[in-house]
Amino acid sequence: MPTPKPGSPVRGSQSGRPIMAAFDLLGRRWSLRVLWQLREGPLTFRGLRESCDTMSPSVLNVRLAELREAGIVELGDAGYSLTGQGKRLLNALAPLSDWARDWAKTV
Amino acid sequence: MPTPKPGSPVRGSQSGRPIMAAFDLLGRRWSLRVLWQLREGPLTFRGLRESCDTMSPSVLNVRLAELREAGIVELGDAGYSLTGQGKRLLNALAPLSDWARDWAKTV
DNA sequence: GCCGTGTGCTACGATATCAGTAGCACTTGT
DNA sequence: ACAAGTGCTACTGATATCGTAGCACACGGC
Repeated sequence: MPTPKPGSPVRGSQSGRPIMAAFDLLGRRWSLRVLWQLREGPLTFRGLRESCDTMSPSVLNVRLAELREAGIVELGDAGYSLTGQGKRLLNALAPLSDWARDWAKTV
Repeated sequence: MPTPKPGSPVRGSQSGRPIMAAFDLLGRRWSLRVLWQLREGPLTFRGLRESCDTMSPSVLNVRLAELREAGIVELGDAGYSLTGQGKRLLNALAPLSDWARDWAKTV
């Protein structure tokens, strides 16, 4: 499963529009969750895995490879952390968190 | 595959936190895309399917059932459309579109 | 040297999810 | 009656994900 990139066709869209690449990347299981768990700072592979309900290491590794290739996550001495681009993405998801709280009241 | 709901455990999280239910719901394939395609108004089942690269009708039907149960999408005379809650969700995703444009420059 | 512990990560069989085609049941209009 | 449109389902095969086990390496103590 290739890492989606803006400018290239992705799963479900030939257009190459950036938003479609983002939908493909973030619409894979655990992608959003991994980003979220890194919001407060770096985590090791194992730490990240446990913070995600002991998700499968094989899938975690695939997601991390995709997110690294996309320039959203990087691996340093302290473990995995968000890049500048990753932090901007997390900020862009902040309204989603607000929406979810509002949604919870109505369901 | 149960529809995730805030307040209940979902795939990958037992906490019941609204954001986790949102991650589960939106992390399923085509979910984000379906929302996006409804941003400019109602579409019929077939129209929606064609606007999503002729996605599989079986999956589309499952996604629509989930989004309807979540109160994000509804079916009316003109076809499928966003509810008030769905429009708020779409607004919450607007920063993501901006981010994707920015991301495209750096990748 | 050689343990014990921690790291990132891989292999592989089982399962869940998705894709793709065909077509049904129903309504509307001619 | 017929054609064309609607939402939707059934079915089979492909793909993605899960879950367990464990590898290879680095570090520190002994």
